[in-house]
Amino acid sequence: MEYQKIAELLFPDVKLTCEEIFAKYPKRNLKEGQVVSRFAPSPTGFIHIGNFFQMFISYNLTRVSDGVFFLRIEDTDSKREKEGAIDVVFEILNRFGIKIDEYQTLDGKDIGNYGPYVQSQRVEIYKAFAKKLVAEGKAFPCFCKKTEGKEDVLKLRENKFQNDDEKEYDPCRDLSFEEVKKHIDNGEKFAIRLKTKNTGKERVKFYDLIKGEIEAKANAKDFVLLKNDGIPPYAFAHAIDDTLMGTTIVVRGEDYIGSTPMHIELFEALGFKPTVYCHNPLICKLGDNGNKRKISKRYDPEADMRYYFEQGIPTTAVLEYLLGIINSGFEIWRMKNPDADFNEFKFGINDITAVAPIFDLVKLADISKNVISRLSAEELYDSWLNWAEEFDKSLAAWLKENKAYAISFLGIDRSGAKPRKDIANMSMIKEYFSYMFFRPTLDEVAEEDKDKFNEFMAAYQKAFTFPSSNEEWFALVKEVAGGLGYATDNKAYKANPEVFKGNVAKACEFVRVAITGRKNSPTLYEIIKSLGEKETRERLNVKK
RNA sequence: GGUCUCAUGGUCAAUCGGUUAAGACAUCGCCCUUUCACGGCGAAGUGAGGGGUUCGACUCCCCUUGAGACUACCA
Repeated sequence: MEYQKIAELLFPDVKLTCEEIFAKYPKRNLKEGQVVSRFAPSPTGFIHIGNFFQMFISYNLTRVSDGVFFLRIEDTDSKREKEGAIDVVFEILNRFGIKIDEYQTLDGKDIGNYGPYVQSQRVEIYKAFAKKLVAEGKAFPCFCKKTEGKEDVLKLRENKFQNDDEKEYDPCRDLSFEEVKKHIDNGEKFAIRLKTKNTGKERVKFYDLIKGEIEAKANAKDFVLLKNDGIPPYAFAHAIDDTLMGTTIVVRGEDYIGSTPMHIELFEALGFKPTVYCHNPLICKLGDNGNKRKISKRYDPEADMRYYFEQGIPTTAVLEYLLGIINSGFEIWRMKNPDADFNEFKFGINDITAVAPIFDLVKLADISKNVISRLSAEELYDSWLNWAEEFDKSLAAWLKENKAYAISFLGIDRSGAKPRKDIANMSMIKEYFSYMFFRPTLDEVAEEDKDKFNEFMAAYQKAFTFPSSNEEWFALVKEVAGGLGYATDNKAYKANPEVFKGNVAKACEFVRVAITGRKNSPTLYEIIKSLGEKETRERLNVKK
């Protein structure tokens, strides 16, 4: 009775009952095995790769089970919130081609029957459940000033079950109606705390999709259900929303394992059925000391999902890399199905890796190279231009003016069954093909080769006629080289290298450096063709 | 400190008690193309340590060690 009165005193305006709320959220009609899961980001203005990883696991779980994937915005912490942050969430999801079944649109319309899908619009619901818990004596108002930094109060709370003979209780845990009323009449703000029924000795068990059954110490903290601004922190919102919205598997980072016992007790207090969790491993980096550490926004640019846009790494490459981490069977599947869409890959929901992986940018680059190698010259041009329009305006302008030329060099060694694989992202192309824009320098010619280089280039330039085939081009290099004492027979060269100035490979290297400034480049004949006769002749006319 | 999680080569990993311990990336070598690549072939490299259980353990149990995470009116 007393509790009932306190609840009424605390929440005079809350008329909505929990029964009424439940009536609005009917149970989902699911077929056997169908998963309902969600992405629940906080609108902080960026998406961390760890969140994205978690989202992608959720997404795949629902995808392979033909389930429901929804987006819930967790904007309960106004301090961390950033203007326009929700747009960022949608932008990233869209760019990666992640399809959401239920969400709230930017102009506030809920798609789906379990909304609102934005937590700040659900406070009436949270308050109704908080009121119910207070009325049942399972929660209580706390009038302490925020406990951040208040170590004495925190200590007291920690010790509340040890020192009960001293009555060193939590100062607010057992307030009478009159005492509460006094505080309220004083105009004091209050938080709502759970009145834990545990004493610190109990154990709980819960099921985790990745780790199996986990047993841990039960919660014994009177944690906060409603902050003194009336808004719930994560735990309370999670319990209510995921129950109401019919989430069947809660995917979240393994940093939440420690707080799961809190959530278990909360579900119990609320009379909810516990959910299945899937605590995914945290993505790590190798620290300077050689140890793993959580990948962090502060030190690792690749922790922010926008990094991949800035670098121009294909989104499918990122997704495929992540999918390979989630389930290593994907890599094998990919080799067997090189051209299939990754969405066709199916895996069991119990096959998710349990180990925190070190994020491997080199491997990502390899996947990315494969993805890009499958593009036609026109497709590559389009993605490059697309990227440039966002991150390199002057390049974009140049690309539009020189479309045919750009496509001509982007297409080098691209067609055929074995395309080269050396472009890992859009941001590197300009540098990679810098010789298509500018005359190269001759830095790559070694000092000791200087005279040979000059001698060969002089002769070659004089003999040069613009070739009409790769064979013709090569024949001339060979002829000139042979005339100067280079080996035209590789076997002869290998047998007695000291007899010759070098082999034809060396001669090719000279031409390559003269034309491109590098020892590595795509097929020279194709480059010459793109460059045109005039430019080619001028580049051949060099001296180191 | 307490609680929890994890532990196969440099990295990602397969094996769900029976074995020459897959494969991918990276590294190195060879072959192909008398060029660069691509591709093909090959090499090197792993079960943290110690106890059990078992005919037999990388696989199950325990201890140690190491690493990570959590321990807020943040998520």
